Amino acid sequence: MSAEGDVRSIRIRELEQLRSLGHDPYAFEEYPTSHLPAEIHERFSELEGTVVSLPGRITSLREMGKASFADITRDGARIQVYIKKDDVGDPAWEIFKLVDIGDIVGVKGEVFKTRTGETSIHVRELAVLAKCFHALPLGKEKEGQRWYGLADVEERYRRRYLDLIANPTSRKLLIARSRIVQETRRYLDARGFLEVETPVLEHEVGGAAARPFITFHNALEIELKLRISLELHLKRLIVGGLDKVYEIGRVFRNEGISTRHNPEFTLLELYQAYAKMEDIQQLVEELVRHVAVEVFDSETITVDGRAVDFSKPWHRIDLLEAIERYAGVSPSAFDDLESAKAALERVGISSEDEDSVGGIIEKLLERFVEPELLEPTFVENYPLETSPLAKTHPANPRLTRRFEGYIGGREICNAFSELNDPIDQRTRMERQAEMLAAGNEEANPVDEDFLYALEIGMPPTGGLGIGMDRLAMILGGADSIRDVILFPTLRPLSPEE
RNA sequence: GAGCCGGUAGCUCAGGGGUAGAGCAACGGCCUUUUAAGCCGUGGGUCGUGGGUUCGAUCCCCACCCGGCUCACCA
Repeated sequence: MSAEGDVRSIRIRELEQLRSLGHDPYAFEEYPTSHLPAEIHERFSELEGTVVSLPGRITSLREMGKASFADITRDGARIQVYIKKDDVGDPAWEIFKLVDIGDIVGVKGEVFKTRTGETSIHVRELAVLAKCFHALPLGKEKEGQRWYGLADVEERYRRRYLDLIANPTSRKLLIARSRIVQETRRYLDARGFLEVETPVLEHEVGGAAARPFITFHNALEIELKLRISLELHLKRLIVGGLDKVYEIGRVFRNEGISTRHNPEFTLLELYQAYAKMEDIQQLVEELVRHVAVEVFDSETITVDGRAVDFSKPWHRIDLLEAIERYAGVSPSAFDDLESAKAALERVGISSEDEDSVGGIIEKLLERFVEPELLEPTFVENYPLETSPLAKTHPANPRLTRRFEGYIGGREICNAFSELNDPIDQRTRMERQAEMLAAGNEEANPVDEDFLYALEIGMPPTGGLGIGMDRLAMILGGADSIRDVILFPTLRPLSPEE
């Protein structure tokens, strides 16, 4: 018999013993919480001697014959409880003897300090509300140092509940992610943006370069695809007169998995009619500052060990100038494909698979510029070829009024003045469709209805996309996107596991 | 998809051609203010899976599975 199977059968036996004592844990539907552990610690002087009621999980047990200390963890904080046979009486003591680490219990008793000075609850009443059938991977902790815990990353992602119980840092990070999304909403709502929901299941995808997931609707007998962006639906709403809209929604891209990519992730897109690129830049600066202050209580956040002050405006740099500065390739190299490929080879990158100047520019950006952009920076004026939905730059028809924002060398947003010329848009979509036909699975087909919407007339509009997972990674200090996603995509275990 | 690294007790890890160890957790005993509680004792492992080499494999070889990192991919 394995040790773990042993624990489980022992715990189930204890459950039966509890029931035979007339105490059925699963019969409880509630247990009052008068004060949370954090509150008891904070307000000890005022609560000393008063009776509190607290349910929570047992995370440590120190038994000493006819008395015991245990820790109850609740809401991310722990408090010690002291239980003594003479104080609770024999029946309750019998129940307590069947309590294990991991069980959910409820206690009532008065607040006091032990002689070693630890704020505790002197238990007078005890109830078991749920048994834990397994040994929990709880770490031991002293003076902020941890000895053990759940370190296996695979187990942490597959069994997030154990990770949340065992690792306070995981709990804090995932709560921070939730708060970042919440404060993003609050900021946008306060500025008059309307939150909307648009379809996840689409006939054709668009708005980004990515391969979609494909599924099937039985009743309609049609293939449907999971959206890869929110863009084309939201811009239809701008056409319809909803001047400030946003959606925070899940999008799905059928591509590789890495520390920065999960097949499904949360994207914020917003569109503001009668606003231009610079207005959106200002919005990003204010939004990130708002989130930093509200979630982390500070305008300054440490990103990769470096203090970043979000009260200051972000740096602005022209994309081609940035490439000249960091890669040493002058803008004239991008006059035609041949010289662009030659320039790429010159800096030591194969140009074999490159078929557009825009693609080469973005490759150089990624390789040489992005890692340098530690301070919050907007890179401006992206190539038209790789920006099929952005307005053409008035000074250079090969560029667009598009920018991306970087912090700590990582891209966090993509934004532009939206292309609202239906004829130009049709040309660009047709070019995409040709690429799709030629075998580029990340290109999009022509969206006739979207073009019709533009023909109705879309006001000049500024748009923005922020990967919320990436934002949470950067602000929360996570190395992997999986750390800010509750249940990241993993391969399934074999059936017997 | 490629390369590298990893998978040993419930957890965290060590070990290494003669079929395995520690701490925590668990179980039994002692202990009525402990806190990495302590003391005494006990149990627990198809060493990721399947083949191969060998008298003998957890260890060496091959394949596969799962994960991590890097790269590719990701306008």
